[in-house]
Amino acid sequence: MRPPTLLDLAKELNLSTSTISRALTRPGVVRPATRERILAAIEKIGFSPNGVARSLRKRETKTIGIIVPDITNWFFGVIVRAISGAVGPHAYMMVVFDANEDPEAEAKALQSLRERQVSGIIRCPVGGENKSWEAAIASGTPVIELDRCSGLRNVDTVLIDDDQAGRIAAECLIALGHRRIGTIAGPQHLSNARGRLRGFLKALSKASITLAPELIEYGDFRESSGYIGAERLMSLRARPTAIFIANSEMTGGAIAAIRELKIRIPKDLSLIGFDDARWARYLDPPLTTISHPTPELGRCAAELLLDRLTKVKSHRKSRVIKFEPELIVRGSTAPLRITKQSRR
Amino acid sequence: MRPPTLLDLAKELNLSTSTISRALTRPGVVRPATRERILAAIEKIGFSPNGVARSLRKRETKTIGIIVPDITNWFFGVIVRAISGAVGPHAYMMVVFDANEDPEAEAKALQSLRERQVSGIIRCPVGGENKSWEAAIASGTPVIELDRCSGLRNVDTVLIDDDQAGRIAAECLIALGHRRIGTIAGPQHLSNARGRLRGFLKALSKASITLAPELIEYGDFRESSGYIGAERLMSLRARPTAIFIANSEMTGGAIAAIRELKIRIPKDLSLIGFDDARWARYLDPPLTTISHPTPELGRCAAELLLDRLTKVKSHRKSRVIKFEPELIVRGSTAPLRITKQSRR
DNA sequence: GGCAGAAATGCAATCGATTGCATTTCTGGC
DNA sequence: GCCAGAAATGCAATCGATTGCATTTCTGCC
Repeated sequence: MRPPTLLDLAKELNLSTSTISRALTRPGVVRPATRERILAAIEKIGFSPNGVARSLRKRETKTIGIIVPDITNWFFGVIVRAISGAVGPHAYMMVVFDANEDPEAEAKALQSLRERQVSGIIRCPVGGENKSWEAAIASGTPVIELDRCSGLRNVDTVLIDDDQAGRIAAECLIALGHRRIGTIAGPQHLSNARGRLRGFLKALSKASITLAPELIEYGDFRESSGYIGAERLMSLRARPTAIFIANSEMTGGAIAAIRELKIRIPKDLSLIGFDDARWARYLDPPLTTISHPTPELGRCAAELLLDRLTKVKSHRKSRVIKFEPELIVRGSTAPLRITKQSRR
Repeated sequence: MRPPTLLDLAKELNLSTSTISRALTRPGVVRPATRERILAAIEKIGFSPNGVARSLRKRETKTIGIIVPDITNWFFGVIVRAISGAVGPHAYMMVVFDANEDPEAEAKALQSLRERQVSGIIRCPVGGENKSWEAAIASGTPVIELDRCSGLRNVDTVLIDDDQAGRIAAECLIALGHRRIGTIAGPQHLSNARGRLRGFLKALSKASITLAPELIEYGDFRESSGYIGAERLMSLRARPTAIFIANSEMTGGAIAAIRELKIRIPKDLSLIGFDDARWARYLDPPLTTISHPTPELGRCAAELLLDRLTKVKSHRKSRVIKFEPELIVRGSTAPLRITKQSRR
């Protein structure tokens, strides 16, 4: 019942645990014949080393923690997969926490991760205080931030250029002739949501368009808030002719609301979504959307972490890597037709 | 730099490590005054117990492993989230592996999980041999299978009634008058794919409909295979008037293909999808689809596992729990119109 | 104040692999 | 066959928390 240990093996073979251990970890250093014998016995007995004991002794768990706000969101699914793919070959295993966009849950996750002595953490911050993160970093656990940044010092960060994303969305709509433009922004305590809105507004104001406050809806990055936001925007007396939505979940919700209201895209309303989730192309018309190399983001974060993990504790300066978003123009955007604009 | 240990604390407080350990794990057993003192010191020093050492001593990692075929698939995202939510309160942490529908990757994942001494495993099998799984179970690691079953003995299993799912899909299409019905089935080495096809075919044959072999496309549960499958079906000389697709990823691919071919749903083709992913309602027309209580599946698996983990090693008989699927009729299915049927 | 019994604390072994150092076994050259 | 040096192996401490058992410190009661 209890799995065999090195000691069991040692007795069986009349060897010391040291030799067996070395045979497994530094093959060159034991005599080939001995090694053969050991391997055979392992095969026969079905021994597999106890990683917990190893971790304790080596002070290194070969485990990385990942905290995402919502694993059912396609974006984070892709991120997790990319990270998994990048660290797997280096024999790291991945502990995943779904913080559910809740700072308290994130704090608990951090605590668990620290107790479990993970080698490093990749985090998509959901907010909350920085104190315990500072402690974690101070105690030597490298932390990478992804998609959002919390203002923490000494973390590498992988971001999308959110200002840029907001800007190109706005510019596209402006170029199509839209003037009454709305947006469903994300929660403003998150850096990415702020950036997307900032870039968006800046581009509008550059085109001398000022947004009435009611044309900005603030969601929470969840589907339902997109639904509600769209409902609100669409029930405005001066309804926007185009909207930009700051993430894919809210985009989905908005689309559901818009269909229920029998508003036609892009005839009655142009729409730019975010993240280019797989389903963006399934829609009819397919969705015009801000896109970014999602798997690259994950891989990049993983590589930054691995770098910190494998390099000698060089107190490297922390890095920020920004990926450029791009606009994929599909069918949900169209030029404004004057007749429409004045219809109601 | 090195985080403080029990011993550090003990010296600081002039106590033994035992007392501190007990203060933390069995509060009742140390004098309240002592406890206060300890707690204060912990607060001050910033001590947090080393979970690795604890796991080694207690032979219990409080960690469960989860292997899914594709974490970017909405279905598995929901599953992971549900499991996470269910085990979190019991202080279990979750290690996630994405097997990428690859048996070899799954085998490697199992090996890692065993080395790390996880307390239990929830697995959505992707195929491959059962030997090492038997070994894991024999050595006392409880295993739960989810969504698919591998034929392994002594595992609890949580499934959808796939035969039923296939049946109701078929019945719906038959009731709408369709006779030339196609399907994009999943890979037949997976139990769920087999069940869905089996139920589907059975219902058809009950209605005296026999499927020409070319009306059955076999995909691999990935989007691209849905795309290809749909292309093939739609290029048949005797094109089906309705199709049933056995998972959500392939459904997405099929929809993309169908749109590109300018075939209109449901006018030219009725379509029943699977899994009721979030985006099924975003489509136009919204997707008619087989639905099941996805988060329940995950929660149920988690509970079965927790049960095995917490109950005294009762050699309980293994259980199989089947959830009933249901058909959500939305806009992608319509009655067959005779004129259509004979159009080409 | 003394004593029995309970409550609190301490001691030391333990979990299983790793590793610095000591010891044994090989190897080749004479 | 012997010896120096290299190669292989063994010994024992270590990682940090837990826990059975031993010891000390409290209680309450006479």
